[in-house]
Parts: sequence; structure tokens; C-alpha cells
Amino acid sequence: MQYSSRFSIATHVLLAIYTFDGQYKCTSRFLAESVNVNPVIIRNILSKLQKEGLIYVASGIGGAKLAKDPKEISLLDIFHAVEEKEDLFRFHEHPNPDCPVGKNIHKVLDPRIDHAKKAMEASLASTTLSQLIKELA
Amino acid sequence: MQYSSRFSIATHVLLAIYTFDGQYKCTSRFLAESVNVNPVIIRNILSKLQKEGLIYVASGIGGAKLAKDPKEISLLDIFHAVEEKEDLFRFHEHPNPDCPVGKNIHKVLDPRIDHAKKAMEASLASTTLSQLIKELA
DNA sequence: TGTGTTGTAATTAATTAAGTTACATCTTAA
DNA sequence: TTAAGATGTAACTTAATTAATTACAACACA
Repeated sequence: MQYSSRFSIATHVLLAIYTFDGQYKCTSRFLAESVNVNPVIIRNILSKLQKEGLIYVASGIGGAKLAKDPKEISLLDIFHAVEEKEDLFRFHEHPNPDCPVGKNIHKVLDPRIDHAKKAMEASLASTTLSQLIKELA
Repeated sequence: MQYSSRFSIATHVLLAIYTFDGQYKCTSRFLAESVNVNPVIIRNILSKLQKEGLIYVASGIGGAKLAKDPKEISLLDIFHAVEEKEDLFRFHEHPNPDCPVGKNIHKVLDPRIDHAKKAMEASLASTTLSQLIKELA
């Protein structure tokens, strides 16, 4: 299993909002054409990005704008905004507490899983939207 | 979405095989009691671990044994053995090639996603089964 | 007021995980 | 030689999640 495509879509959307700022009104329909998914998918993602304070969405009139300097938006911010279940791995739910292994498996494995997740997050945090914008050109 | 619990189950199973070596025959039924899942789940995971050369499984008579020194088995080895779809994130499939963002989104985002995955893998690679065995005690 | 947009709910289809049943095949001991 | 117990694997089921889609109330502005 993998994380959903919401992360790649959200990153795409933010790049498009920046790129087309001033030239086109970034409505959900407009963005949906660039990403090539249903506009409702875009609206849901815009809603999550707005709740995290990454963008403004003009209700009624329509159109989205960045709410922050692209230098201040990291891939980790985007990830947190759109993925609610952030645990990297599922864990078997009921290891046998009467078994010396089952009793302690969480104690020894949880910190390792946590470390792996933090390593991934640190990697995402090291890239900003600003860097991607430069690479787009 | 997340990776399946196969990883935590496989790690649990390997620890149990080591811990009970010589004391109990580690059949799928025995292991299933420790992990508290269906024996068929265990058999499928044992099969994957065997294909990766991490264990021997005695067909017919039954029972599993480690095929390597626990020092030589990392969490990354276990991860690779049981997770086939290893991409960390899905990606929206058809970004619009006629859009300057859609045309280049893969080019700029793929390396970042790859870096995040490699960071996670490096973290998993840094822990061996041997270390977990010591911590169990 | 009419047009176009957002926000959100509800439905559907596809994918996957995990549990379960079933059974052919294999190994050993009686 | 056969019976018991185990593995390997297929098939089916249930539940969860993704993504697409339809629908519509609420909103802003010309």
C-alpha cells in the first residue's frame, strides 16, 4: 500500500497556482485540467490546503492564491496538509501478551518505525516549493 | 494509506523463530498464536521470507528456522521481502502535457519522492534483527 | 437577479488487506 | 504402507480506501 496521490496532486496544484498567478484565475476546473482529474478532487485538496493556511480560496468568485512565500512551504507541509493517516506502516493489532515476543514487539519495533518515518519527513522537509518552481523553469 | 502489517508481522515472526529455536517447532500455527492472526497469513509471509533467503521452512514436517545470522538481517531486508509495491506515494497518472506544470511535474517531483523513500530505507537498513533480539531481553 | 464558483454530501467502481475455508502435496513415524 | 500433521496456494468474503462522478446549497459579483 501507498500514500494516496493527494500529495502529488497538491504539489502540482500549488506549483500551478504560483505559475499562473495573475495570468489565469485558478479555479478548481482550471486546475483540474492541468492535473487531469475531476474538479471535485481538486476542491477537496484545495480545502485541505486552505485549512493548513497554505492558500486562500475565494469562495463565490473562485480562484486560489498562495497564502505564503513559496520559500516557506515545504513538501512536508504539503504532506501533512493532505495525508491524515500518516503512520508509515500498519501494525498487527493484537500480538499475544502471553508470549515473550508478542509482549514486547511494540516496545522494540515502534521506535524503529518512528525513526524511519522521521527520516522520510526530514527528507520532505528539506525541499521547498520555491526550489521546485526554479526547477520547473 | 499505509504499508500493510506484513512488515510488523514478518519482524515479529523472525524474532519468534529466533527466540523459540530449539524449544518449540515454529509451525505456522504456533507462530499464528504469538502474532494473533490467521495461520494462512503467516504461511504467506513465511513463503516470502523464504524466497528472500532469510529463513528455511521445512515442508511436510513443518517448522521454520533462520537462514542467516541475525546480525545479517536488517529491517530493510524484511521490508523488501514482504512489500512488493514499494513506491511510497502514488502519483496522479495523466498530468496535462500541454501545461507547463503538467509537462514537468514528474521531472521535478520524482527525485524528491525518491529521496524520501531512500531516507526511509536507510533508516530501516540501520537496524538489524540482532539488535532487536538484544532489546527483547 | 443571474452566472459561475466553492464546499460538501452521497453514490459508485476499483483496489487492497486480511480472514477464512479448502485441498493437493509433502515428510515422518507408527 | 498408511495415518497424522504440516506447507503451499487458490478461492471466496468482508471491510476499508481511493478516485470519479452527480448533485446541490451557499456564496460573490457583475
